[in-house]
Amino acid sequence: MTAVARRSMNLGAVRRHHLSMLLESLLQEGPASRAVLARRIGVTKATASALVADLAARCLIIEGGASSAGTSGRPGVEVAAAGWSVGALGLQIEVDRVVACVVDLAGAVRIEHRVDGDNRRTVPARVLGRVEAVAKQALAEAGAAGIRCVGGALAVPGLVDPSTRALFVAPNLHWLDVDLTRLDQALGFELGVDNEANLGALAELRAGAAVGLRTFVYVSGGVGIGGGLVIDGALVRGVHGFAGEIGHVVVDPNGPQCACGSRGCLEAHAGTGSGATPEQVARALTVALRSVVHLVDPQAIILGGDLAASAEVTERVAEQLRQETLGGRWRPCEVRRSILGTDVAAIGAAATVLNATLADPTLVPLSA
Amino acid sequence: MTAVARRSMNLGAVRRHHLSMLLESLLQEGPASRAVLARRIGVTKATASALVADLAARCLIIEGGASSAGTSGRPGVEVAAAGWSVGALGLQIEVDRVVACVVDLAGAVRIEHRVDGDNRRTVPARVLGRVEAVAKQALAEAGAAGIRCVGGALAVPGLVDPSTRALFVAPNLHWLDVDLTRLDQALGFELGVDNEANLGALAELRAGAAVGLRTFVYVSGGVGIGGGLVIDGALVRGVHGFAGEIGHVVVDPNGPQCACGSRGCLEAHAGTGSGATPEQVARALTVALRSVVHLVDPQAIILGGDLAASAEVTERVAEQLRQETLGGRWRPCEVRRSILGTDVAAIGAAATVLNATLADPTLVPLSA
DNA sequence: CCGGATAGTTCAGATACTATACGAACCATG
DNA sequence: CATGGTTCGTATAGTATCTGAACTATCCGG
Repeated sequence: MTAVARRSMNLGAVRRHHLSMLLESLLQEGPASRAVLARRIGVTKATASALVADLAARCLIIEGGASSAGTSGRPGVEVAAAGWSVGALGLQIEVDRVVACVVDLAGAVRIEHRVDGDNRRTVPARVLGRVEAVAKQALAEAGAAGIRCVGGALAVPGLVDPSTRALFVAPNLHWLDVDLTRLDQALGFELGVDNEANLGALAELRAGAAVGLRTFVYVSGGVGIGGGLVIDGALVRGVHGFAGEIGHVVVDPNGPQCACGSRGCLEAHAGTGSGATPEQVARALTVALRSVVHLVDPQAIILGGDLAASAEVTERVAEQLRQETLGGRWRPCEVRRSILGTDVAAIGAAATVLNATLADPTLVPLSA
Repeated sequence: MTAVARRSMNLGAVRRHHLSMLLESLLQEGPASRAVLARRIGVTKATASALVADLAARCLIIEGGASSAGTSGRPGVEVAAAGWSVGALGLQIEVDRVVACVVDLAGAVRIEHRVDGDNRRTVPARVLGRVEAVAKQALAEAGAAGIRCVGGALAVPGLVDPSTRALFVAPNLHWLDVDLTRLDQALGFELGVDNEANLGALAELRAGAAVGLRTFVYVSGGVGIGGGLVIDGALVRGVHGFAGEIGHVVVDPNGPQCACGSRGCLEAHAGTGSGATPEQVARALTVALRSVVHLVDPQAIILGGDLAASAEVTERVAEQLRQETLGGRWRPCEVRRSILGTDVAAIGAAATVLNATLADPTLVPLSA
């Protein structure tokens, strides 16, 4: 997903980079003619034409009718990203349900399905069967709606190795050592696997309140408080994959003992089970976010999960941060509420696929 | 007719990337033959040969004698990075002195000069004159020692725009709106300019305790407490350039009022003027670093400035972090003491030049 | 209807890579 | 000492991509 920068480049890498830039430009700055695109990404018209032809052969862009009338000279032919007709499948296994969604290139959640049912102590094979069923249904509906799915990924509530796609342990599901590659065959493509914790941030980046931002912090409130850190468009996973644990930022060094071995973690003061009032939650959040803001100086903070429910908390936190941070009065850090629902992890899983596609459009086969 | 191709030659980007990888490989993994280098960076032998020739023409590497005897087959010719014969100039203006140093490609500080003298309320032209003098002396000595300086940079204690190299304000110097480009002419190259706050982290990355690390946090103790965040080899500057302000991470929400508008910042509990005992300093540091570690999950924490003086503080913090963080008992975050002296910012300034050179070796001209 | 302007295509030239072949240098073995 | 095996480095051919300039296509205004 996050491009490994220290790797050998062949000549195709230049092509991939240009294709990526062109596609992102179309998505973020809107449709344009080949000549305009050439100026946007800094290549010649000849190159831009070749790139457009390449992306068109992968069905990632579509050629519109003539346009840009009014100005003198030959009008250009607008090309647009196929934001509506290309998408990715996102899956999510939770304790009491299974979710499938399809997110398109433009970041719209087009299809969303939930199947309730207790997944705890259920044999993995049975649950994976449910996942397969709901995934197939979503794919079928996507096909019917004219969305071509270029891949998919699965979010699991446990410790996984995304490269081998092996699940080591999922405490809440009571699962141990499950091989998740078997879903590939049923779906027809290689299903990515990732931990659900950080996926919320990616979901916000691609389809939520953080679209267009480069650096932001995502905080998801629930029984525990999790989060994700996106710096310069890339998710920070940390050396052991533990980054973004905002729930364990210190709020009060004399606070209650936490399972992490520390005292006064944010989770204990603002988690759903803490019984705190909105004022107290806002206060605790502010104290924790003060540290975060001074550390990474983000463009915005996105509040998700239960924290997104209350406009009051958001307002209070924003105001308090304005008062209590160094650059706060001059250039305050924005505080936004997530607009995504409860299926963030599934959407985030789809976002990993979309990110990969945007970073390297050649992953999409040259189809008819 | 200095006709430098201003056009974005994107094929050259591949070349630059390969040159960069090869040079970094030589520095980090040691000298090697062309064939070994080809395998290391993932290109063919022919390409590796061409890359070696290119770097040699820039005097960035030197060809050693034959070697790798013992094994069967024709022995390769070792090439090594010219770690000791190429360097960069680092300059620093402080309140009561001016510093110049030369750091070589291998990360060794080869030359270091300080000129004491009160720079407050002195007209900038006078101070810049001192800087010029000490810089020229350092460059002359570097030349005498056989070090070719490929560039230089200046660290200033104020708000600057590195792109225009204009100093807006330096509160402690009582400077306002100073143009720093005038030093170029005297030195013979374009002198980079940067704020001193984050440069310590870059110094540690290139020449200090963080050599070889990809993700770490640098904490510098003094009257105030500053720091820097390096994630995946890149310094995180933040949206407004305020990232890394570890001194304002919250230690006690009921602590003393801070100038930043908040309460209980680390700076107030562990700063040099706080009068805290080593135990108290370690305790405050631990509480602050708990938040940091849970947020970015770094490989190591580097304590610099006054904090590097005490082995006791380092030990305590390391032990407490082991106990009080999520992954601490399993994979503890290392705590190291800086091995650089008081001229960190100057060394960091030189490091910016070395980083740029390593990232794009074509910046170094093809010399005889 | 024609000139000016802009869009898109075509073609030659440059560059940097890969793949393969080949000579050079060294070791082991008969 | 001669021969074969192994590895190094270079040379050559082929491929992919970008650039630059020339060319065609299309629209606008007079």
